[in-house]
Amino acid sequence: MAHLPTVLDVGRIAGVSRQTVSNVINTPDIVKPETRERVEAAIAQLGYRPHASARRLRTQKSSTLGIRLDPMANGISGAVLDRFLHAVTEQADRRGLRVMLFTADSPEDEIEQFARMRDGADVDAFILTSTFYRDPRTEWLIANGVPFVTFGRPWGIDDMNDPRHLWVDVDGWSGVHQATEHLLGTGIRHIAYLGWPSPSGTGDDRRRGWREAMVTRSHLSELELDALAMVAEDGVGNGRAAVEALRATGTPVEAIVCASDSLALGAALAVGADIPVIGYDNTPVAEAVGLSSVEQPLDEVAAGVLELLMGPTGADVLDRDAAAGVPRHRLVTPRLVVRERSTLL
Amino acid sequence: MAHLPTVLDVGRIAGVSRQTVSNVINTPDIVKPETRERVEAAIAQLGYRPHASARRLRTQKSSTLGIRLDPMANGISGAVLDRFLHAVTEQADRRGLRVMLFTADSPEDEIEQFARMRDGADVDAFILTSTFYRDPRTEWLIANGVPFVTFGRPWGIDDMNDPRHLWVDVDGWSGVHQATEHLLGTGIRHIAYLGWPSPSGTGDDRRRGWREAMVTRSHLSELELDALAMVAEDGVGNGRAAVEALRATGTPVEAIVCASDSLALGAALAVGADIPVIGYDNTPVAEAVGLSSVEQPLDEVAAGVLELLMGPTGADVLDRDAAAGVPRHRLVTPRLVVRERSTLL
DNA sequence: TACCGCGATTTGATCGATCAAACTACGCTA
DNA sequence: TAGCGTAGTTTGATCGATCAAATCGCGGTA
Repeated sequence: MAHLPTVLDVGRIAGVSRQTVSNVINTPDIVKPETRERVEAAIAQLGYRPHASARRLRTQKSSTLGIRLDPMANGISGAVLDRFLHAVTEQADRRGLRVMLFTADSPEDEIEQFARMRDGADVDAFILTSTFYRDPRTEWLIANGVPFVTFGRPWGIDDMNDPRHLWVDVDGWSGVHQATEHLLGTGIRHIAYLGWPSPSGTGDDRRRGWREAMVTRSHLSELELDALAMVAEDGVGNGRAAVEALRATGTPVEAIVCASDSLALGAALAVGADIPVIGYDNTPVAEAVGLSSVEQPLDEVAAGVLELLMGPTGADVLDRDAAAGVPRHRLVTPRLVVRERSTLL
Repeated sequence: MAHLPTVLDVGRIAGVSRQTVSNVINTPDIVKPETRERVEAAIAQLGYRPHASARRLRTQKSSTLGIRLDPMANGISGAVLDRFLHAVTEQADRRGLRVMLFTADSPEDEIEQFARMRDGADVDAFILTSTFYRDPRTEWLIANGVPFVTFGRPWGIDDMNDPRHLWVDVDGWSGVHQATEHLLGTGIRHIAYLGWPSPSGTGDDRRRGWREAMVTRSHLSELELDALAMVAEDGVGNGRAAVEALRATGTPVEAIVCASDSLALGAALAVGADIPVIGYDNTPVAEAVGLSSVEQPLDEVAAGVLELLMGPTGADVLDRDAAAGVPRHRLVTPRLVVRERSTLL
């Protein structure tokens, strides 16, 4: 195979040295315009492209982000992470970054992978798609000075504002609040909520969105609200069972807001087409069966992740010092997608 | 930041030269056992890991596979590609390979990306998740000697057995055949098929699976079979409409086999719980609503992809010559997952 | 004793780029 | 005219590993 052109080849053709070629690519301003044009022509003529590994070796940057591909991303809501992955890859492409995947069996294994990829100069930064209180992974990353951003707030007390922990999240409170408000706006008052058991950072946040909307506008008593608050582990079957159990008590239910599309589908199956049900995540399932749902703006999340990592326009991962002026986290607002369910389910 | 250990550091501690350290890592057999142990101890002590970019620069291999993340992977069946991605990443990890993502707007753009990543020595090989007749991408890859494997057969006449085009695919014929056989086994004879419009390599293949099973065992006439063969673009609504149209004609229908879970969900919504419906892809939706479906063994597909690319156990992408004895393609058999739908839908 | 052969290890060169320092040419000033 | 600053460019060194060739050590043979 004829060897690919290098800076030297380009320089030879343009009649300049290798470094000048390098300058044309990396710091065009310091090159005299007419020289630059000659070099650019040579680059085009040869179809030259910088050798990524060589550059990485020299600069000690990889222009690559690492994301763990969650093994349990199955289930009805797994698609959210996949859509996020799409969004991140597109945004990263736009900035000249690559996305590299890896898998891990456990948090410890994942840390092992962090170490491996960091040491191999394989990646500049990591994106984590979920974290939990006292997550050993974020602690390790912080301790070892490896840049990272999480999609999802760290729900621990102190963590949330730790300036070393960058995060982007979707405002679940707002999403569920919007959904509830939307239903309240149709004149309905007995709106039930079907969510996950406590404690769950995300789950509790969403539940509060419903509760606070209801307290403000439903004019129901605390007791009545408690009765309308259902709890179930995620899953279609669980959701259906919970709703059937609630209805068996005779509590009036005019609509149901859910913490996920899985639960919402279960709820919809339990109540039929008469009672509005709103899910969360706007998964393909919701679309398929015509279920209203809260859509997470994953493009925005992805853009936010990269912005926290590299600044508004940068093409390099900021180190901690350079990141002084940049905000440490971002909360994006989801959007309610209203659908007519009657035609399908 | 204290610099990471290099082969030189390891050698210094073990009292050997850098090359011996390299040998311990790459060709342990040629190193005297006691020396090897000393070096290994030093490696462990320092927590040394080879610098990936340096190695890549020298060896001109990246140990990385490129996969395009399909932008239109939405919809109910998009999950299949995502599960495939999981499987590939896991299998690749097992062989010490990484998976790198990229996006592209068009086949031309994708070729541009191929060129960029190949020239940058970013990836050793590509995995394509779908191809079509006279696909410019595979033609480019072949012409430029870039290794690749496709998930999905090239349906063109000559392409299928082109030894330069490696592929792995799932035997859709068999999947639908199994589904039809299963229904026939329950004593039912009027089994309809709901599939995509022709021509479609994959779609026509699946349709044949149904037809041939029916011809063999249903004892229905060609005319009756034609009447039971429905055509619809993919989508829940389309599926539902097609089934409703068929039933409106009065044609007796005792069961429906479908080319996708989307169509199957539409069919199920049209016929209710009385008539068995079998989908394809075994997506989360099928599981959620309790729909039988044909499951693609994506782990097997992923394993096959890597095997074609690197041989049964290799850790390096085979070049064309080294791949002499290795088979050029593999067809894996899907599996029917039978579910009781009545409880949910 | 001198030399060969061979396993084990070391040294020199290299992959392709970028950093840092040195050099050139040229205009300006004293 | 010598000296100086500066924009533009070149040369030398380096990143961390591996390849290729040279060297070392040592038992065996004539």
